[in-house]
Amino acid sequence: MAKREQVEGVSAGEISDEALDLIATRFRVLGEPNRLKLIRALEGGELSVSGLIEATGLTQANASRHLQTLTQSGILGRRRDGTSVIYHIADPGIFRLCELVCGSVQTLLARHASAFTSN
Amino acid sequence: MAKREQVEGVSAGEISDEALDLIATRFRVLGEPNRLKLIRALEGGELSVSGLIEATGLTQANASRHLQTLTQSGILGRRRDGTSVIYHIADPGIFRLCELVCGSVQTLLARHASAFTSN
DNA sequence: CAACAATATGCGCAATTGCTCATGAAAGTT
DNA sequence: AACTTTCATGAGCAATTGCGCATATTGTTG
Repeated sequence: MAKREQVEGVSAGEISDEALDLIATRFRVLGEPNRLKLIRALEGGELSVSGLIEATGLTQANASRHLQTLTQSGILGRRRDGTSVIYHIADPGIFRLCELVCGSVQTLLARHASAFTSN
Repeated sequence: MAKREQVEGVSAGEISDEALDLIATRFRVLGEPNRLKLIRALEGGELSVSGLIEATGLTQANASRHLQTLTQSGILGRRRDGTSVIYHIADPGIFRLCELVCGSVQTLLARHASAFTSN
């Protein structure tokens, strides 16, 4: 165990600590390149696991695990079709999220870049 | 080493893989409850490290590390004032991000809740 | 400069995570 | 029922991460 923080001085917050945990979990699920790859592959529409494997280059086992993570967190949805399982994006809000992060990252990169050129 | 994926079948993507890595990193930085706590504490305005410690209940060393992470990723900014260091939110886009995630989490929770009540 | 206050950091540890390999489980085909 | 295809999962491993403790660093004050 490596967690032992004071449980004091909380107060003043619109968001409870449990909510914070949920939000953090959400972010953490999205904080994995291969999972983002899977999401990106599903932007164009639903795909089977093998389709996703082909699109992303991931290992079958690895893809399956990430897909499980994404599905459990409500980001993706699944549907059976014969022997294959078809995944789709269940929470379109993801797109706006990624857009926002893209924006932030770009401005960040721009700032870093200008640190080389200007000054 | 535990990373060895095919580097094939990429194609078809508006977002490059490097960009995906950056975005993932961004998400991962936000995927930590204590870091979100720090951000939340800074919503009302800038605070020194000791102020943040008091507001969040984090250990000094721990807070310092998380603040470093947040600053390096461009989310927070720092400023010296005598012996203390004042942190502030440098990327306001964070707020919209959190709002969005809040929304997603809420609908997710609602769905889970309805799984108990309705059926 | 000495002493002090505020913050950062090296180090080691325990927990988590992402991966591969092998195997299990579900559905379709003959 | 045996076989195949498609996907999920248990086991083990290496890397990462979050933490506390102690210590270094930086700035202030006497």
